[in-house]
Amino acid sequence: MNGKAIGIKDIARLAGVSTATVSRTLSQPGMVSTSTRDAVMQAVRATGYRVNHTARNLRRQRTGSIVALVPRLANPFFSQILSGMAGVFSAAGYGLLVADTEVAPDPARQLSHYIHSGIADGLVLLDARLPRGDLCNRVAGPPVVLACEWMDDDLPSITVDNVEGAAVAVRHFWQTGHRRIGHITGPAGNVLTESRLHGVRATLATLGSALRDDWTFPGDFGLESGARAAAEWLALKDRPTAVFCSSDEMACGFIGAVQRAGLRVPDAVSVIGFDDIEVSAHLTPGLTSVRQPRTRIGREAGEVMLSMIAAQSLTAPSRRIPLELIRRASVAPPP
Amino acid sequence: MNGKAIGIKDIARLAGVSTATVSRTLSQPGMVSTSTRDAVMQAVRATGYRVNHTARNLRRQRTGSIVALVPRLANPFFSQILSGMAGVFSAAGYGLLVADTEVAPDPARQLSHYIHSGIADGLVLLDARLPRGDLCNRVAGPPVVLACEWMDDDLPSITVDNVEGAAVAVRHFWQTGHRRIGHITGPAGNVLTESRLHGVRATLATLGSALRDDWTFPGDFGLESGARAAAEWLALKDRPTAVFCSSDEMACGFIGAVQRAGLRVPDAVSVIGFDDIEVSAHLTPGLTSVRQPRTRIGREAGEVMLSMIAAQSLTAPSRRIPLELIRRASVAPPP
DNA sequence: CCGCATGATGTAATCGTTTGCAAACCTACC
DNA sequence: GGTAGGTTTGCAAACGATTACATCATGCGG
Repeated sequence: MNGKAIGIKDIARLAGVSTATVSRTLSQPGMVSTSTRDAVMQAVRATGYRVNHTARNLRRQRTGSIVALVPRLANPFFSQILSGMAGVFSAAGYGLLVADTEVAPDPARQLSHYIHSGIADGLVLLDARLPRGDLCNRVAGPPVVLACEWMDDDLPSITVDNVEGAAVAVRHFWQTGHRRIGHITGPAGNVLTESRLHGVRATLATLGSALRDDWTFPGDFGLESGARAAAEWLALKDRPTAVFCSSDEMACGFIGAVQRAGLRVPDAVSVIGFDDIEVSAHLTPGLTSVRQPRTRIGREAGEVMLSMIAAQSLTAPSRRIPLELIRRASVAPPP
Repeated sequence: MNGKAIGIKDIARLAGVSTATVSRTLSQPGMVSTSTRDAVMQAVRATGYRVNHTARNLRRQRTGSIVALVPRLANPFFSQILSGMAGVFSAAGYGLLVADTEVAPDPARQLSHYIHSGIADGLVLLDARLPRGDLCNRVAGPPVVLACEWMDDDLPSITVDNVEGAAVAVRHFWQTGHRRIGHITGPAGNVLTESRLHGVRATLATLGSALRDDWTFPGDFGLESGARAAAEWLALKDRPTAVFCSSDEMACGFIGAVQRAGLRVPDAVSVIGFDDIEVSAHLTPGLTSVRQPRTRIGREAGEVMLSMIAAQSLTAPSRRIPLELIRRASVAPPP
């Protein structure tokens, strides 16, 4: 590192071999004889040589990194998924590039950009709202994997059974005695929103009930929207006694606003969230929630991605990760 | 994208110019005449050509990405800083690589690896606990910037005045009437822990008081450690009436555990946190907290990094970001 | 002792750009 | 018309690795 960066040539000269041999020693050690290998490794250690990844990647026609497109990096829900992926990728020699689709100047073009720019060897989408135009029926370009969300196309995805998650929540309310059940949805058009909403409706139907429109509050997965839903709920003459929230953040915002209005959870209203983010266990009351194993989702998404890259395939089987209802104190029998 | 990737050569042939001219048209448009520029751009549009970043980076002797080393990616505190940085970087044509120092197999070697491997053009550390051996007195390698934390060395850092932050919290307690003030610390050895602890001690001293040892609870910035501190607090015969927590997560864990034990905040104990993470406003009660502007910290860290890269310098002036006390309902006069 | 398979190494082309240098061109002024 | 000065352009050499192909021993069966 003193004057000039040392390269494979310097090692070759030092070890008295050709650059080809040095390269082989480094990438396919089995191909060179023990003696030369030792000589090369000796020279490598002596000089502190490091391969130039850019050059290697250029020659190998790859980039060495995988990009994750996250709807909102600031959302704690995603960071743990990223964490799981980062571990898998770095072990395989790939770096994880993150990009926030929310802060991007032109989100609509962002996906297309990453697909075509050749900046990454793979693309993990945590946001299915992106325009899918470029994704269907591709024959070239980097593989794409979806985590949590999914698209109608045949893109591989790592998801939980969101319909079942909603069903579990609703049944838990029902078994606890609730018959008046409301729902705070995610953003309109989102697949998670739709399937959870559908889960609620279908489950209530099996139970001989139905989801009332005035008990369906629109949200966007964020804290504030939960608080807004609480305002709506408070304004109702005829309130549901239980509210299933499509995200823990919204549940948190909902509970906070309800309690700030002087009512208690679960006395006045029972609440179930979705995700089981870390803070949920520490809220007052502790939040009952449908847990998504986030680290695992990230890890499996990473694995699927690596397998696709290895197989040079644009498709792979999707995976479904099991859910679990975590019971805490935010659910109690209705008054 | 059909048969073979198109390169600068194809554009050159199509536009009837040399590859040099194509390259110049793309990177220094002012250098070529309007007519040839048009011809080249025409060919570019016609073919859908995209530059190969790997090749460009190789030639330009850079990597095009900057890595952020995060102590715990899953911590919501960091994700917003990353978000701020990612914005600045992507605007400047750099990608943000993230690495979790907690899940890494050998965190001690990780920093050294990123410094020497030449994988990134710059390094942002959100974790000053890393071994600093390689960082001092360097004459080569990528620039390093610290965000939030800092080291004794002359590395540039973007920080808040943690001593003052603690002072503000303590004075707020004092003005509200509290004379019995406790503190939950961060992990031992951490610079934030130390300076906030020092801020508490120094401020109490100016007020003619002192921080009692049995009112100083060890934490690690995490939720669970706040809950553990609450257990200690509950077990005390002689309790402080106010507790300043070195992170919002700990405050959240503390409040949750206290309330789960049947006591109310702020009736039984007033609490102030540090960071003002998003959820703090929605807790019951709303958490009074010393706000760190996280997006701004990330943004400024990014700017400093870019300026160092541009100037090819390993040093830059540090920056200090102002704090703000956000008053909510977790502080009330003592019983 | 010859021929051939096997294994280890070297030579040189290649990956797709950028850029120093020199040539070509143009303008304008004497 | 010649020349100086300024733009535009092209040629070809990097950048630092990988790898197809050629080469050269070596060993072994016949």
